[in-house]
Amino acid sequence: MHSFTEENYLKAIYKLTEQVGSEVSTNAIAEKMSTKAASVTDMLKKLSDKKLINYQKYQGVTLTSKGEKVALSVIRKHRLWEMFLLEKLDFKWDEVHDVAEQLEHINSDKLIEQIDKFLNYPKFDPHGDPIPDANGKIQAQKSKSIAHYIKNDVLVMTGVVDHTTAFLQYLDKTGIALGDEIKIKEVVFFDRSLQITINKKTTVFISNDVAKNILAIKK
Amino acid sequence: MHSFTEENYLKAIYKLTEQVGSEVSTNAIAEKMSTKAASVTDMLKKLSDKKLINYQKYQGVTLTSKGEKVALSVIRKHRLWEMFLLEKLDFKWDEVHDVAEQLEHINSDKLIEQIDKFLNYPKFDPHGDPIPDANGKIQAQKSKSIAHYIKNDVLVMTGVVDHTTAFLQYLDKTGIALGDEIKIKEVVFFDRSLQITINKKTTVFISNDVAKNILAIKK
DNA sequence: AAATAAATTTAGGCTAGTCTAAAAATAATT
DNA sequence: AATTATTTTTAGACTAGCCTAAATTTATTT
Ligand SMILES: [Mn+2]
Ligand SMILES: [Mn+2]
Ligand SMILES: [Mn+2]
Ligand SMILES: [Mn+2]
Repeated sequence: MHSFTEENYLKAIYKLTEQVGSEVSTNAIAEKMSTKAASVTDMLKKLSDKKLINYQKYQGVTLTSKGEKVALSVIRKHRLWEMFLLEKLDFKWDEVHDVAEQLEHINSDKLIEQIDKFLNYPKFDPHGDPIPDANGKIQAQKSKSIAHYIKNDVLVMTGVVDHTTAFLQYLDKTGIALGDEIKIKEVVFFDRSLQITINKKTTVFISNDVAKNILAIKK
Repeated sequence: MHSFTEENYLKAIYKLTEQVGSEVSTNAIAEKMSTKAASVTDMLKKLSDKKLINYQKYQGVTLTSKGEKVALSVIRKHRLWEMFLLEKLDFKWDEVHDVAEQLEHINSDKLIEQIDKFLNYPKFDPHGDPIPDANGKIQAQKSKSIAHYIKNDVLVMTGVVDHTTAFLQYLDKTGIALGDEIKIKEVVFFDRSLQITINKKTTVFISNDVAKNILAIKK
């Protein structure tokens, strides 16, 4: 089918497109893939030949529907495997990503459908990201970062923007987890830092930088 | 760590050594890996440089203890994944191998230890092959093919020699499964074909070719 | 012991994916 | 509009793993 490398490029392009909303640049892909722009150009040619991306020299790229289908399948596998590791094998939410990066490339329709069934068809992964269904359909996400809300808003924590181990462990230590109720007690005018109450119990301070990386919806 | 390809070569060398009991030849490896002798020679040089095999031109190869450790780790992962697919995801014993060929290369100590625990530390895989423990230790196997037994022997089916889908499906159709009691009712002198009774119920005929591929021990 | 056959290695070449350095195109400034 | 800076592509080279064809070594026959 497609090589691991091709799959990773397609996934990177998909995610960058999600972020910027339009064509993604060679440099952005290079950054995301931790590689050099020259290597990206080589790969773009190949993916273009295979009709997986729309590519014209110097003009950036978008995924074709064929390429998007591949990307969504890889993302589906990644998120289902993360859920499996968390739910069935006692991994923590900061441990699942690296292993899922490997498992997402395993090629077996039956395997992934059975994992989905085994987990009882979860809609979101351990970080609150939606899991595409077998047709690539994704549940729409209306969460916003808690930096967008105001004093006295009562929210439900639904996800994170930053997926690094460091950030996830910081949230663990601070006692913020997916599904928690978060009430905005105070917004400090000076630096936009927040005082929030978690599950009506503990109250903590978080910086605006942290707030921007926590997603929530109004309760 | 080691590439998928290196791991597959080491596994092949391990299994061939098991079969022949001494140095394995370039051609034997080429056959097993479905590749050409010249490619094998290239790889043998690389594995030798990495101290994973003992290799001298024209003299065949054996694994070093370092190489054997890698091979056993891959085999452990392969067999645990097969067991996982069978036990948790409703795969049949003739469906597990191909997916396990991919999963055996996933690199995560925690993952494989958790899978082992999740399965309650199985000692044998779906085909009756022993699963090495985390230190590479393997349960000794004293089974012999049922072609070695004689009239009126009462046996327990413990494994297969041939692991192909075709053979496994033939056993399914014939009603022979791991753990079944097999009684040798008759050995046909002319062609060494057998009449056997399965679980004291059904009686079937099998050729000597088939018999050689079914492993069993005396009850 | 020579001759022949079989197994193995070497030589040279190919693709996928990567890199650095240089050239070309596009974007931003003056 | 011209210059400068940035981005992107090309050119050429490298490694891993594979191939075919030819050379070499080892094994088997005569
Ligand atoms: Mn992830
Ligand atoms: Mn990946
Ligand atoms: Mn197998
Ligand atoms: Mn393998």
